Amino acid sequence: MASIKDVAAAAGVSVATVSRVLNAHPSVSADARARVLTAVEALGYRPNAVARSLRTDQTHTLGLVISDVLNPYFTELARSVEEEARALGYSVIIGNADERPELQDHHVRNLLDRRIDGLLVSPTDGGSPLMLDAARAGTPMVFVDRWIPGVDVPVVRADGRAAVRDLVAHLYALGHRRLAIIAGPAATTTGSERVEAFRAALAEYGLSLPDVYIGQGDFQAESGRRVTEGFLDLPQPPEVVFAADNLMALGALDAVRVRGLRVPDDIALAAFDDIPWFVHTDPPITAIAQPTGELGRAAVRALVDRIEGRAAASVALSARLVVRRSCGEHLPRNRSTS
Amino acid sequence: MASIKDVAAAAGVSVATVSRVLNAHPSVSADARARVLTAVEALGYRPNAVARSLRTDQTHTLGLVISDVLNPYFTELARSVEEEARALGYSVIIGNADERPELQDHHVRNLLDRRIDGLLVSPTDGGSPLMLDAARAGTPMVFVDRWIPGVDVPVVRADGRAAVRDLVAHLYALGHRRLAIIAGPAATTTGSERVEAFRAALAEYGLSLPDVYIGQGDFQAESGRRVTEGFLDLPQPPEVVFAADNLMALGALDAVRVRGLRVPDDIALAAFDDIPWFVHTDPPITAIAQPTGELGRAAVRALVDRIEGRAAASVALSARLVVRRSCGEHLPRNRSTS
DNA sequence: GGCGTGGGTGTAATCGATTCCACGCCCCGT
DNA sequence: ACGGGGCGTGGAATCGATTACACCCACGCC
Repeated sequence: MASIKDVAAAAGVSVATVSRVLNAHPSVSADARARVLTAVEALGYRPNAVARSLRTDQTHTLGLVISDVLNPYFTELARSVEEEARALGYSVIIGNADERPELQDHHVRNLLDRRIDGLLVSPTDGGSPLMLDAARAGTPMVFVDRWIPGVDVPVVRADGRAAVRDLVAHLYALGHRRLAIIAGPAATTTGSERVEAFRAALAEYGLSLPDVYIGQGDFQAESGRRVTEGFLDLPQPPEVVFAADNLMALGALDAVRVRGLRVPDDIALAAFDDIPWFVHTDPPITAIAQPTGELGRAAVRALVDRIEGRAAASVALSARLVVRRSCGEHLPRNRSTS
Repeated sequence: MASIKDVAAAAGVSVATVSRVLNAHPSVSADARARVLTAVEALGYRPNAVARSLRTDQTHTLGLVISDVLNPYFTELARSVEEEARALGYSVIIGNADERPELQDHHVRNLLDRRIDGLLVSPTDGGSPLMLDAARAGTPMVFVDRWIPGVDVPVVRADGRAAVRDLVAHLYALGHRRLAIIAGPAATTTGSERVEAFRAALAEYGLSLPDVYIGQGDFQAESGRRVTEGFLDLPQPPEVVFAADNLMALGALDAVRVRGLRVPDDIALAAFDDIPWFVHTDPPITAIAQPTGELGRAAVRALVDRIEGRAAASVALSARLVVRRSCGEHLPRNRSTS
């Protein structure tokens, strides 16, 4: 593969001049520029990004470590992150932590070794020493969706409290009184916050959230199934199951179906995180939709701000309730389509 | 960030010795090794992968350019690719082409500039000059799922012909005679091959595939919707719609539902590419399942073989039919669950 | 006419690693 | 006792870029 030296030789100039042409430095004669450009063309020369990065100490690359690529929410997040990054002249390397802290660490370490310019993380746990060190060492970093309390890193997330309140209002209006939740891991902020938001909303309606109605999930489908089976085995099963993410909702739907029960007639179901598939499930699932694309874009903008020396602020966008048919219907034609 | 020089200084040895310790070179005294290791520990030193890559001309990184990350099939493929690559000591950088040739080129160029060790591609089109040049220039490359004819690059793919034949047998047994297909872009191999396999299977049953029953889609949901509407508007609509990928099947399902029709009673639906969500749709969708994970792993192994100087062969695994309820039922309890 | 100015250019240092080569030393065989 | 063969080590070249610095030359001004 041709290097800058080959181009210099072919153009009859020094490597410095070639570099200047390539980097649009003003002090180059029209003649030299033309000769360099034809040499570049003739040799099919492309600058070696590795060498450039070593010299400039910039990779123009962002690292994105997400909890689970197979979760459509994170897939969409990853996509919007890459889009915005590309628009700003950065590439993205994605690391999939699979909800496993040690895998998360593996990716963080790998990305750091590659000297990425900044790191976008949706932490799987309460924060490994590695990540805390990186943050403290000044690696530009932004948390997205989930975050680690007590670390001085901007957070870009959706605030679901209002939407959860709307959901509880909806459920209450449908006559439901015994509401249960499948929670995410307590080590994640989204795991604990959603339970708290749910509890607070229930309180507004004079309802409580007994411990037996809080199932411990791990954001994966299998745990949704397991927890739901537990709920169904209770002497007094809940009337509604609210899953703290879309995969657990899917597991719940499975568990209900395996028992030969029907949603929403026998038990209602709602989920946090709306995904395109929820329109097509049987029945379509009522969900709380995050502005996922906007979240990803805002996170990239915040990170690039930090990288390029500007101040970066935390962002909280709001989620909204999308009513479908999985909790029952009060009005004949009530369902939303989005 | 500490460099190898800092470690050398702290350990009281030369950089050469530090490098030898780090690379497990035998000729290092136990004493020197110990001093280096404590210095590494004390400084929290991590080798700079950029510098290392420049020197060794290896990045231990694979590029993966896929057609559409939002398609669960490719998401799963990407995941399995990353897993296998990690097991073999490589990282993966994913580029999402979004079915757009120019975006595909952008990613290929970017990956090449980063001097990735090898490239895994599921081409969006018939092959840009850029990609052909790269292949000709000797960049280790493997095609996965889709490929470009006439290029000397190993292909790892699923052969769906037998499964398509099984599908047609299933449909025929259910009494369906007018079968239509939503094809993918003709520029992709999967786009044209699936139509041909379908046509051949129909022929075995004495059925033909008239042009009006071949809709031109682009592997995205919206095109599935559009084509299906066209089918439904025909004087004699088909009894079955076979979508060449899962997203177009989803669009088709939508189109049917919008008309107030029901699957499978009014029209049957089947899809190429099985995904977890098909179990949960209304009705569960009969699909042809590719061994996606195995495909991704085999592709990585083939690519790494090429990179490390071994011979790499093409691989064709076989897809299989998964019968659910979207085409109707002959036996009371016929549906598979997987 | 001399000198300052600034544009165009090349030389060389530099980034952080790897690795070839040479050197010193110890040990062993003869 | 001396030569040879490792072994352990450091010096320095190298990968492919960027960029500070010096230099040359033409031009303009006084």
